[in-house]
Amino acid sequence: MKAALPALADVARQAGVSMSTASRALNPDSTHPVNEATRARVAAVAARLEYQPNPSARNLRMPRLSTVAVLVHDIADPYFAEVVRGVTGAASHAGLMTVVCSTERDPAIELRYIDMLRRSRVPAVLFAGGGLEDAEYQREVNDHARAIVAYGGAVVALAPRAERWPAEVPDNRDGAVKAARYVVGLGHRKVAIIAGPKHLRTSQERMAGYLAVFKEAGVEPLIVSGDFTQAGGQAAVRRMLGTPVTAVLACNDLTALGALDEFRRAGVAVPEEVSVVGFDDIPGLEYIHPALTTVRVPMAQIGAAGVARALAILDGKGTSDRRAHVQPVSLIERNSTARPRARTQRAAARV
Amino acid sequence: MKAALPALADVARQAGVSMSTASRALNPDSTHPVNEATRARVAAVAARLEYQPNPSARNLRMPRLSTVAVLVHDIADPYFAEVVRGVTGAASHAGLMTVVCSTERDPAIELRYIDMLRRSRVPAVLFAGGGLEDAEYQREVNDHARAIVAYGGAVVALAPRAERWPAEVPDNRDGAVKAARYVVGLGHRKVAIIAGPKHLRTSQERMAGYLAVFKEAGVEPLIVSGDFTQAGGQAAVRRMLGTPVTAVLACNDLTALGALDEFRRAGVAVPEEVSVVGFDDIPGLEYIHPALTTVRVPMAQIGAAGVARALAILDGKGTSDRRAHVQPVSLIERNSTARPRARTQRAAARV
DNA sequence: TTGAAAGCGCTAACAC
DNA sequence: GTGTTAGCGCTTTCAA
Repeated sequence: MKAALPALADVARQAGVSMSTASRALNPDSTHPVNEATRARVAAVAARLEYQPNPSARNLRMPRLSTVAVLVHDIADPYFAEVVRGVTGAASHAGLMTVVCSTERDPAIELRYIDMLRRSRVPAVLFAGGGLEDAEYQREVNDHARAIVAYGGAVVALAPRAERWPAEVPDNRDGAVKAARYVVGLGHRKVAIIAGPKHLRTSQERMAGYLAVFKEAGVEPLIVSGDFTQAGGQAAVRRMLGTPVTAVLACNDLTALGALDEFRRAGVAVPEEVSVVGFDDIPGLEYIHPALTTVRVPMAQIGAAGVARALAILDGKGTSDRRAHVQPVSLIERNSTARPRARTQRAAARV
Repeated sequence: MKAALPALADVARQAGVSMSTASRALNPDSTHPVNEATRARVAAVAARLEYQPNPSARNLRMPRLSTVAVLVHDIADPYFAEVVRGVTGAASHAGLMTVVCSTERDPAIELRYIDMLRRSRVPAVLFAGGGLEDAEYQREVNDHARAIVAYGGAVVALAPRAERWPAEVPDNRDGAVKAARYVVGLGHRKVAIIAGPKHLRTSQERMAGYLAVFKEAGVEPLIVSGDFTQAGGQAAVRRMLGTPVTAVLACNDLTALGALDEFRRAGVAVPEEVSVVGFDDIPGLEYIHPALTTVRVPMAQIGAAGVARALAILDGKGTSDRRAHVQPVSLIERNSTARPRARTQRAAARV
């Protein structure tokens, strides 16, 4: 069934030229001069034979970049889906394919993927997810990263990590500061924070931003744990019900969505009795009720910037620049936040 | 900066063996016997040198599958994100990388991607999105697909298409039938359907299912156009306000979400005044209010099945089986649906 | 402007 | 068990 594919040799033979000429005629970025008539003849034969150069062979001869890989914690998480959209867009623009590795939030799977990428000598590897605060994990990831850099590849982080890599990251801390200031400015004094996974740097940075503002404002926040999922947000709210809280800052939008749902079930009105603020601004937030106030992280743009950064490194530019380029974030005010009402604190407590 | 990478020759030399022996010792799936001591020695040298076989060279010698590509209309659409999750999971399980191509719903971009995949001789290409009803598009896509099959690749559809390819598709029609029967069974007689993009086969199949049931039940549905997005759902509802509709069937969940939002804005209670049913069962539907009743499409499973199908084809099994394997769907009853109330029709009309 | 020939790094006959 | 050798399909000196 599977017929042998035409090789350059076939084209050359049928066009009555040497392989060299055929190669030069067909290869657009060959500077070598070729007679126009010959080129046309070769092209015609190639077209007739449906000749396609074998990328492995070509790559063997002139190794160059062809793919960029992006590692995400979960491709079905809207945050990562957006980042990946940015990556694929920028990559395809540069004529590259994008390999997406969804680790399902399992460090073992992530490590297996990195090993795979390394073996395949993928030239650009982007880590979309935050790194774990685990020594063993960090050591392993770092070993792989070093190997990738050793073969001339570029490793770029799109979220905060302990590893010192070139990075394009959101200004998590500033976003948290903006959210907290906004809530404090609204007049809230009884606030709660739903944290993200503790071992994730992204959570830590956001948490630090919230806490800095609250400390300065003399506000003592209630801190409840979360895990960046809707179910986690629900559970967190369940735990804080009965507490006189008038505002809740969630470390990401999914968590805020879960919180919103649980408040509704508990009969607590948002934003009348309690304000809720998310983080990320994933798509679709304006279609839920109440529309969620949140911190906008330019997810797709971060993905695109990551590709650009990797390409620059591969081009030899900015190889030494291991710093993180911080992408600005902004507060998006919608309908899940309001000033606390005089009697509100009691109302929340009532539940 | 970029040091020359160690090649098999280096390992062989330093281990004091021939390249063949080194190759056999290092290659796990070589059946050729190798002395255990030699193997250990070679392995040790390889480890010390951090030797990594060059995939291009290996691939040149023994072309075999290494990647599966999946084309989606929009990676940020939860439906596709889920399908891709299924694909990456199954692929990584089989030791393959997954290339994700997000076409941004632009046929031109899709075509460019396919061309790219074809040139790279990617062995497995999965089309996650439905095909367009456009002759020119179909011709071009088919040409590419034929070329891919010609070089021994597998092309699999994960959604209905005009092109006759092996496929793993959801039972769209049956899902629509189930949804419509359910709504009719609840007692609704004034129903509306929010269609999907007309040129997409997926929309057509779902629409056909709804219509078949309504025709049988003697119900004359109001049909409003949509585009599979939340904004489209909103616009559709805006157009049907003032109509005595008691139930709305949306061709996908995103549309239903937009509809829900618009009904809320208009002050129409769901499900008291109007019932809403979605399609797909994207993640998170149980966290919105009211939780959306919908048709569950096993998205991730379809992705995984697609990979399995492609692998089977590449193994020479079922090459001739161009039929679509239909994946069953089921109705998930949640809180956006209820029996129509006696006075409800007027209430809806009031708006 | 063209052609001959030398590899890129690896695997698989085919000897030994 | 191990080594020798011939390519896989392509690009690119080096000569002509």
